[in-house]
Amino acid sequence: MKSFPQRQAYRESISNVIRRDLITGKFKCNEPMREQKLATRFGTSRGPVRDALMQLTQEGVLVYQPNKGVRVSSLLTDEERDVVVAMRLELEKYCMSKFVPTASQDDLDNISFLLERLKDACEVASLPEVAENDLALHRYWVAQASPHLESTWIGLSVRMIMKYSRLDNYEQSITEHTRIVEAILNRDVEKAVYFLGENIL
Amino acid sequence: MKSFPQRQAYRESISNVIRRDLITGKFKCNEPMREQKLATRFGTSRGPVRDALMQLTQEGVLVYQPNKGVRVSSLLTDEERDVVVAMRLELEKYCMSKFVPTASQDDLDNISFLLERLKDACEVASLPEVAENDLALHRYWVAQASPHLESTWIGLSVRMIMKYSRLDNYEQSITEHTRIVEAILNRDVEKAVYFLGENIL
DNA sequence: TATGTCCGAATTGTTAACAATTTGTTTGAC
DNA sequence: GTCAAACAAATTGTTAACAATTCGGACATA
Repeated sequence: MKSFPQRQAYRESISNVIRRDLITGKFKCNEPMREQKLATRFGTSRGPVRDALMQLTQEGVLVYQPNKGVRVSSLLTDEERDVVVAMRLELEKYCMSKFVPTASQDDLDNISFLLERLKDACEVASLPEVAENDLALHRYWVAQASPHLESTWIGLSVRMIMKYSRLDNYEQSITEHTRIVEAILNRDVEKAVYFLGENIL
Repeated sequence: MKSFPQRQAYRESISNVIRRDLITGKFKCNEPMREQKLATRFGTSRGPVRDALMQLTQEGVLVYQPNKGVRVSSLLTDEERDVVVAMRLELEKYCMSKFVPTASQDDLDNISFLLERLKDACEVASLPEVAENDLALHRYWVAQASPHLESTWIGLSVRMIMKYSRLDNYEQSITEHTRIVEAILNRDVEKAVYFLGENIL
């Protein structure tokens, strides 16, 4: 795993928590996000909270109106979701084909580890954890293959999951990801990309 | 045109200016962006500047390191650019096919107006203006068809242009966009999408 | 009742000061 | 001269206070 700087900036951890809350539906659509409320919740001032909110706005899960703050974005339409899926697939297929041939042993170990954690989350049937670990696994090969495109990927993935997630079918998630990871471990690019295509839709 | 709130937030105008500077190569790659310097340049405090820098970071044109600030991102690789082009095309094709049938007369007028401005910029052969008006034209149908995807579109487009722009071929740009706009005015979705595909690559 | 205006509370926008971290330079021992 | 520790300068991170804007309700008027 990558080592983070000792003191991760507040903005990052805050936006991560809020993002997870959004994925798991802890906020209603169009609900305004009050800065002060979040600041006290996270034990900081409004500054870092504003940073986090702006970041999520740029990802598209929040919308901003001047002098009115940010609120939860409305869900994608079915058509928009199709477009997002196609874009995400395009992105991840590239990353996968780049990642598989060049992955180090450490990478393979990390992938296996992340898969195990995903399996555990599926066993427990805890939706927040499943979502988090699902994204973490996919994120790994994206980040390794193309840090440039990582931020783009997050925005697409989070909104795709928010719109409609097949994540509640835990067994299917396990088999799909197991197939993908096995293909990676066997350095089989073709299969890895193929199973990826079956998983992302 | 859309009416902006009287007092557009600083963060927006600042990030717009910086983005244009980045497109036109006013900063070198990996050059650090100093907050105080920009603050004095824009006549504000560091707060709004930080907001703008974070926004551009999320778009992918700047990269952030904790306690070290942000610096200009390295350019996409050729392969990455191909992926970005494919994603942007996927996005804009959808927006175009959605926009053309539903565009109001005002929309058509605005499109025509934006095309004229692009032509003017091409005549003068001013790269910054060409880039700005090129993006403004494309952005129009994206924003109209799908506000949800507008922020995603910006990130893709700006980085695509930064990597390698055919924008310096001014005559070609004029003919390509004229074809697109004419197809829109004729409500010819098929042609509009086709010429769009020829333009984005 | 319906409407419009005013006022006050709540919220966001901006700023400047302070804290923490990084970076460059000098100093000194070897 | 080389290397390392210590200091100083520059830069980012965070905070709290203040300014500007929005929102909701009370109240008067037709």
